[in-house]
Amino acid sequence: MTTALHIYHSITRQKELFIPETPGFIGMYVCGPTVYNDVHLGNCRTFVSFDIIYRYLQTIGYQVRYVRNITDVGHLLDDGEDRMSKGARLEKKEPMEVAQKYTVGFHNMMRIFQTLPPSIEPRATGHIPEQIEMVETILKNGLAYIKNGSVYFDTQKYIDNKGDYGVLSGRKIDELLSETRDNLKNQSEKNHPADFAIWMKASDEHIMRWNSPWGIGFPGWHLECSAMSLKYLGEVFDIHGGGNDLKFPHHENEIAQNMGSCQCKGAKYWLHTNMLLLNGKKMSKSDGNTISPEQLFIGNSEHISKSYSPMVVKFFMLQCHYRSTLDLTDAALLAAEKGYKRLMEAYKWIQSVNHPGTKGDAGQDADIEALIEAAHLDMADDFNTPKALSRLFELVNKLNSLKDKHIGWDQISPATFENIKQVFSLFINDIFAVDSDVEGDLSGNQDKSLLDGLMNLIIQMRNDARLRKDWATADLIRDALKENKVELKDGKDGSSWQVTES
RNA sequence: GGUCGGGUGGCCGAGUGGCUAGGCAGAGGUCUGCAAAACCUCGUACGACGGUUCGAAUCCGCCUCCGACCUCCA
Repeated sequence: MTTALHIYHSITRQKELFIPETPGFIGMYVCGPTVYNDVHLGNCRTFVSFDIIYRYLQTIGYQVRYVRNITDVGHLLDDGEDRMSKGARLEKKEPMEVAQKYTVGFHNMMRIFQTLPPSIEPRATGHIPEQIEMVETILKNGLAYIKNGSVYFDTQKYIDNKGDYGVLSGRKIDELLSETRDNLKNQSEKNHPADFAIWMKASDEHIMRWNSPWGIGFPGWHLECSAMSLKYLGEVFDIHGGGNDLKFPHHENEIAQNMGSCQCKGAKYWLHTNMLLLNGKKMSKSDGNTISPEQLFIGNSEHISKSYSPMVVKFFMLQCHYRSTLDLTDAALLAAEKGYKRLMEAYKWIQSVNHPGTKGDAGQDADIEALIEAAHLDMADDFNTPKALSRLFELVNKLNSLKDKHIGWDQISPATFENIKQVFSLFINDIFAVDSDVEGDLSGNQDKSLLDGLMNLIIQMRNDARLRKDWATADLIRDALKENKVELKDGKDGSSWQVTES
């Protein structure tokens, strides 16, 4: 932990030196998915980004408690996506059934993207008492009022007391006033249009409902994150993350709730990931500009020409900084796929090779050590994955030169070579976690030795043919293998092979 | 209309007051029986217009285009 970590804080809008509340420990909260629908690719980008951050913080020595919630209340209205049947009781889907289905799907997708599970994954419905308690505290502090069984946060009073509503989003409360839509529910109940519900009275049709001091209802949309981060991370914790689109009103309200209840600001650093676009536009189901992770993986979409493996998609995401919008296009994915393969081939090569000599060359060693150092510094500079990747590619260049004997073994010392090995392993396995796709990796299981043996035999037979200058046989073998998705490459040290995808 | 963030070479994308990533594609070359891969070389970009400066694509102003948010939203 020698390098100073700088992260971009959304409130101050600049990079700041990161100082954890407790040395050596980090509390991180990320707003999780609402499980009423299949995971959206954009969600995946956000959670992949925070997974990289989580992994990176651990590799530099922090003990991290990563809390990511599951939102299973608040948006589950019965006119939602899953259209609860109006028929018999058994035909209706229990809200929990819906939530369970999509939670499982979400977890699956996270596994496919090789993300680590968070330390704690609390559900909003599992924390109703905590939320009620928080509402009570806010009421007690005089920053909320009750209207017809609902409780609203009093933004006016909050501003009079503290005056910082809008720090995150830059909104001015007076401007919010003029833009109010009259079709908003219960708008007339509010004292001020900027006020928001922290407890909602349940109408008769509303299927999720709990008893509370204010009658039957359900918690407000923004309350769960305040209550759960407080419970698991305390009044002050280090990092709060989420998608850019949650800044307002969700995060803004969260801050207000925290301040309004325990007078604590919650997160010290707010991080926001930027949006994933499809062909330059926001993904939207209504106008067909959308693609699901599954469609991407099986190539079933008008927007792409072929399928892309999860790791290619992940690599594609890592080539862009988390704070930038990323435009997903077929051409960009194609380019990412090739780059990914190149990186991984170099990685596999270095894993399988040991330095044969003892000497090195000061010039090359210094070059390489500088690249390695730079890659670490890039990550410490607001998690700059694209820049760190660029260093890795420069190392790939060195490795390929070494492989092709343009650089001699006597020019790179064993220690430096070992360092390259380590940095590749660190980034590709531990930080980026793009080492292999979950399925379809033929060389990854116990069949490997059998396959290796067979391939060695075939390669040997072909080499005999080549020595006899029997090109017809040699080419026949190579072509036949290619038909079976095995690609042969004749290098200076003999032939190598790999299984090709699709 | 308001808030915020952007417009970088053929494409994707970093970055930055002077040293100007990386990937993909393209051109030429090396290697190779051929192929593939790899390696070497090349392109010299920062929306428009003003301004600040010895010097800006990087700072300021204005214009323009794009995106997100302002309503559940990663």
